[in-house]
Amino acid sequence: MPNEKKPPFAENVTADDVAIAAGVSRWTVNRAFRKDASISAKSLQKVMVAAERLGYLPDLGAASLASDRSNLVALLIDDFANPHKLVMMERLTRILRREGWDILLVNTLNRDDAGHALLNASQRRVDAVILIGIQFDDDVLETALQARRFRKLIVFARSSENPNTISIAVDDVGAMTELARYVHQRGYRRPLFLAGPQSYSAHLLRKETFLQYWGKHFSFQPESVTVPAYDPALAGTIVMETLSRRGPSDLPDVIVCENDALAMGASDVIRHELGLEIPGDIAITGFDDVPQADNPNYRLTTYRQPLTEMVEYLVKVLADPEERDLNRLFNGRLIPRHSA
Amino acid sequence: MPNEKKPPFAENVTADDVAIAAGVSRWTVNRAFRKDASISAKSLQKVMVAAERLGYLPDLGAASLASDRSNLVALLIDDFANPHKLVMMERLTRILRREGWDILLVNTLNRDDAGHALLNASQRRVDAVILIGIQFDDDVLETALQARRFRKLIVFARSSENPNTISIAVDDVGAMTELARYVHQRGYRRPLFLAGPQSYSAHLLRKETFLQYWGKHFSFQPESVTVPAYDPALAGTIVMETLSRRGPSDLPDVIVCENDALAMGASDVIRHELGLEIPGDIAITGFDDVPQADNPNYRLTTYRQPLTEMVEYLVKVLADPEERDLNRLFNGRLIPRHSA
DNA sequence: TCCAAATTTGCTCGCGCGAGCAAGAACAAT
DNA sequence: ATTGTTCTTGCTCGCGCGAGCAAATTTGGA
Repeated sequence: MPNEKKPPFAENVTADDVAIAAGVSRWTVNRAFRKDASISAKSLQKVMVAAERLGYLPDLGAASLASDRSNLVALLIDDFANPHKLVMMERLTRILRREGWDILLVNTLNRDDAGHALLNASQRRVDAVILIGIQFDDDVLETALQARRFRKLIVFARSSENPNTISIAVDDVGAMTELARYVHQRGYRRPLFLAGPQSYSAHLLRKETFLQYWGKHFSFQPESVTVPAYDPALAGTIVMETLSRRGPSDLPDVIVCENDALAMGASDVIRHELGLEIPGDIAITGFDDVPQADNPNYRLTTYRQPLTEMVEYLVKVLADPEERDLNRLFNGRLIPRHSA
Repeated sequence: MPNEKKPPFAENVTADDVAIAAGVSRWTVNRAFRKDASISAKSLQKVMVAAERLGYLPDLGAASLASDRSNLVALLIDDFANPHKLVMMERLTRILRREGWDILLVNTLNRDDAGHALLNASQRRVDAVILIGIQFDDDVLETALQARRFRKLIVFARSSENPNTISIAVDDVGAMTELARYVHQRGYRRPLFLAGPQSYSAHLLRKETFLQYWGKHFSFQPESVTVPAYDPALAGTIVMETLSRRGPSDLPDVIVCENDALAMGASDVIRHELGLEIPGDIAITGFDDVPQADNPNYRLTTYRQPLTEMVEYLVKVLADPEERDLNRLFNGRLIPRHSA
């Protein structure tokens, strides 16, 4: 072959090649790369030397075909406008990789797409599916659970009442009670609640908790407004509409927001479009403690979810072979800042 | 079995099951799910009905083992503090999925980890690796290209001079020349350049371009300061240090930033810590046009990369079987706003 | 030194699918 | 009806590895 080109990519080195080079059988080679396997120190050494020299690494795809465990999880995410997603992804990808899990990232475009996204993921023999977002109706979940090829369906950072689902979330009732009490004790008396989109399968109890708290202490329920996405810009628009409608004589003294994305949007229009002061004219609280919450433009009083702890627990759930109740709620921490 | 439990998950329906149900052979079933395959309308119909009833979907893992094409790409990302990453990920995941590509998301922790991350990805038989970030030295790339099991190594949103790499990026020279000319024509004369971390394999020519433009028109090179990560908070700290060092009599009249993440950090400290006005006292320009750039706190003059167009091109690159020069530069658009 | 127990190694078989070919069916033209 | 052509179907073999068992080897105690 006079016209031979450098191959487009190195042809696969397989365990067989290493076996020949190391003078052992193929199975010994593969065993050398499995931590549970029984192998003598001498063989291990021989295999590793040969593998290093040939540039061999086990093919995880083939392994998962043979063993029906893939060490792959699908991460289904929607709602990329919410900056908290970036934080969650960073934490999840970092910790899961450290623990040996690979991640298949699926962007769930919208509610109608959720079912397809789920099926899509199951075609890759994932061990588990992690849902981060809002677009999972109960019927989508049920369909997925019927046809699924994965063992665990984990709803992350939301609580879910679907019995076939494992939910890992912050205790919204406790957290929002703490926030409500804080708002109450700081003397605010005319709150407005800014809520995000609701889903039928995964719940955020923040709104209900806040309204009930207020109802109990003041025998009236504050107005609550819904934003159809966790998008700061959209939240801003809706807050403007609401406040304009109510007029300057009927402004709230605090806007309690379901999360920081909404709170930042509200804050922007209050300061820049209405020219009001935070917290002097209207105070604001958020939820999540995204990095921007500490930004001098916001100084947002918010509630920090123990994300690392939650992801560490997620790792345990993934590894857990048993069939038992793995749902769990976590407690976070109120972060008082300047905004309320 | 009196004590039978509901199975933890549905046992796999394979093409064989569907074949029996549909009265055809297994290969016909699999052919029904491949768009290129030759199959009669009648068989297709029979297979699809049976598949639907049994809930069958082809196993892509097994398919990639047999065909050595996986329709899987690895996305290696570092630098989760930069909000532009979220935008890129949204665009990439949405468009790639639409085109039938699945994504393996790998968080490249740091420069030392980059090689491991790359090897990690190749164990999953990915068709291509997409690099979004900064932590890829030439030697890491070379190692990866040696041992790789993937066909294409794509550097996205950076240009690279490594000949074995395909880079899809914005034309930094053109873009920054446009920005420099804008700054020049608006009358700014004492610029400071705020640069991000440099990498040895993937280049951002923004700093060089700006400094050269200024050198050519004013025969002096403005100071430039480096921030070791695209982190707004870190950028703020460094800008504070720099401006304090230079003192109030020697402030720049414009800070030209390598991207919006740096620009936002600079903006925050200038307004909130130094109490100066933007653009009155110091103007600011960014790059990327992240969603927050349009936020009333920033109103950042910046440069918008044609992300969608770039990702559409990336899809073409992935599908391209030929060995040819696929590198490409794109032109974006200057977005003038209030900050400069 | 010898034998039983413990450890390590090799092997058969199969995971679910695709490449590529051979056999079969359908169709048109003579 | 016959032949050649095209389309469709079935099949052999193998992708790289793991489960689980059998054979080989090592270990330790009497």
